Amino acid sequence: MELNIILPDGRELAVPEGKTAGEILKEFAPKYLKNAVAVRLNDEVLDLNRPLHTGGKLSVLTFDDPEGREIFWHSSAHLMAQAVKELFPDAKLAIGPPIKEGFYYDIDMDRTLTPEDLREIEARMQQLVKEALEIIREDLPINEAVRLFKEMGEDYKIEILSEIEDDSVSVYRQGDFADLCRGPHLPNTRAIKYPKLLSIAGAYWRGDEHNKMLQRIYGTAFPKKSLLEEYLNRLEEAKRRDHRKLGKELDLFSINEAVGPGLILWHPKGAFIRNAVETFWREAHFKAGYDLLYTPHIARLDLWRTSGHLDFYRESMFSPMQIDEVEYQLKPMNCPFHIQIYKSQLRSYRNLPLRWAELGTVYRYERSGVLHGLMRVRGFTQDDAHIFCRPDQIESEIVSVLDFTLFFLRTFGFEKFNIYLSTQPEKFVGTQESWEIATEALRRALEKKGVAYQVDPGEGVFYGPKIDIKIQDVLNREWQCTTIQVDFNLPERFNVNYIGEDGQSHRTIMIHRALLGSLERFFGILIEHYGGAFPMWLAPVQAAVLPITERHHEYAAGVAQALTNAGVRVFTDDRNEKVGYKIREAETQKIPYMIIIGDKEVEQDKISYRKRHKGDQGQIDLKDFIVMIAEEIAAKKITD
RNA sequence: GCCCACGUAGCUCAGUCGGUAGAGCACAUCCUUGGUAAGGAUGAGGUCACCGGUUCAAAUCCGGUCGUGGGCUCCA
Repeated sequence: MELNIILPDGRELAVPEGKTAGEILKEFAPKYLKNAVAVRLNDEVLDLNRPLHTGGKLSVLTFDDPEGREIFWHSSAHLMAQAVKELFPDAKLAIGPPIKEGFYYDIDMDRTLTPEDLREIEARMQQLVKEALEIIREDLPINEAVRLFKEMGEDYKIEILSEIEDDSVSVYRQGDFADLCRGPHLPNTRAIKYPKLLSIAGAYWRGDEHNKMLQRIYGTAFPKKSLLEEYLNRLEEAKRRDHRKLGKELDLFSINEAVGPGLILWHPKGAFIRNAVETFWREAHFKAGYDLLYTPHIARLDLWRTSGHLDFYRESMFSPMQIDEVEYQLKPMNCPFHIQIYKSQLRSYRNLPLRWAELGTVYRYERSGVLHGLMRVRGFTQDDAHIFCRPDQIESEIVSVLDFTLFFLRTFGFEKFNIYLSTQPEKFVGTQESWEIATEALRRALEKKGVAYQVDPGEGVFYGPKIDIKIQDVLNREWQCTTIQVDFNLPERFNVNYIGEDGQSHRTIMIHRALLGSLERFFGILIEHYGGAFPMWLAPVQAAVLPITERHHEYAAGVAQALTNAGVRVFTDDRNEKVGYKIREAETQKIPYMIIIGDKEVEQDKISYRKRHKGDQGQIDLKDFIVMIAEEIAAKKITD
């Protein structure tokens, strides 16, 4: 039988059934074969080595396609597994999927792997690449596959097989190695030119902490050296920007063992930045029709019983404390307090919406292993708000929250966002109808804003649907900041109502939202995003005045005073050091402007200034300089 | 919480085979008054995370605790 194939260049031809896509391309369109990792036949992604049994439109997938990369890394995972099995025949393989920037393989073996082992495995991989092993797919009846993996002692594969319901499965072989796999895969190991193993970590079998802990090897691989180098450079850059490192170097914050893990000490410069963020945040909220609240850090345990947190959030809360026979709880959330304020009087539909915001500090028990710098802590301040509104106001409220949060995030220099709409999960409270109304309102709000979003089906919280916004920083890493959640649970539990037009009591809709998320985490994100070089409006020190010798101290003091009077935050470095030394220090401290004062400046009554990262900018009148930077500050300009 | 690694001066890190600690930077004093990323000299700084064990002797070996890092799980 012949198959009708449309080649990537559009030509049509008939080929005998059973030819592989690789063979067809090699014969009729060899230039497409060069970087191909797999092909797409109509909508199906197939191995280049797989015999074709249907005709259709053939296109080529390369490393440049997301799907192509997945295949490439999946094959890389197999290659690593092969190397591991050759070096450690007793190792049992679990799973080895491709991930965002590479792959991992979970392995069960008695010996704990060392970094030296990694180097050896990597070297073995390079060897296998050179051997250019063909990767062959084989379809087996499931019982034969079970026999095969039993022979190989691959217990985990047998467990996986026991859950597969199809009659047959596919096995991929390269050399003496075989792995259970749906595929598709590269045609040959030689394509994996630049493999790189990165780290070893523990991981539970199937991600369940009741299961055995396996050893996970993370790695990546690229077809071109330049791509590997680029990737490694990006890792280096991420290390340079690490907020924990910069936090220390720039004296922004610390975490102290004597104080406790996950608890942040904001040093003067960090506190200054936080204050700048908070001031901006408060003013923006007033303008956007919010009122501000302050609420206590503890409350009677009963409040948390009513809210339900004691049931569904207990493992994240610190233990209660006993005060005068009554138990009190450190707050993990602000909502119950805001609800009590709402309930302090009867509310009319005319008063809604009420938008109440609080920079509320909450404490949550996080397992020790998950703490991470500013990103994951035990005490943090949410830029929280609760909007109490009528059902018909949900949509317009969400639209304004979306506008508001994008305004915030853009002000801080974030331009790329990934937006997710999470819908009803399996376990939920509230009525089906209210879920539909709320989810639709969120959806319409997103559509109205015209922003691209992704639906995460079933990923909503049990108490309502939500919109999450993740930002992408300069290194294209994703960070969760904004969350907007509709809540059917708390209004029910606390009996939160308003009196409608009809004189009847109606259930109030409650929307939780945090825009920056937590001030701690957002600070961490900012440090990494800016690499410690804060824009003028946030920089704790905006300009360093650097006199060259003692003769210039008096003039420098005048300059500093004039700047201070203009509201500029200045540091005068009148130490007994050479100007090069002072510049170096100001640069490493990432101070945006340096003002150098020497004989020339004193004589001509000017200043010389220097921009961080950019060097000498020449002479200028002090008043012109002040106008220039005042503009930069007022515009919250993001410079370098 | 679990797996693995780590914890030495304010910071970054050496410290061999067990014989009670060292560098650079920072800091202090002095010399130097120097024009765009480190001038020189001298000095002060350490219960080697903590607790216990082995040993004549522990930063070093063993056990435990605390903390940190990379992950797993979870999340602002």
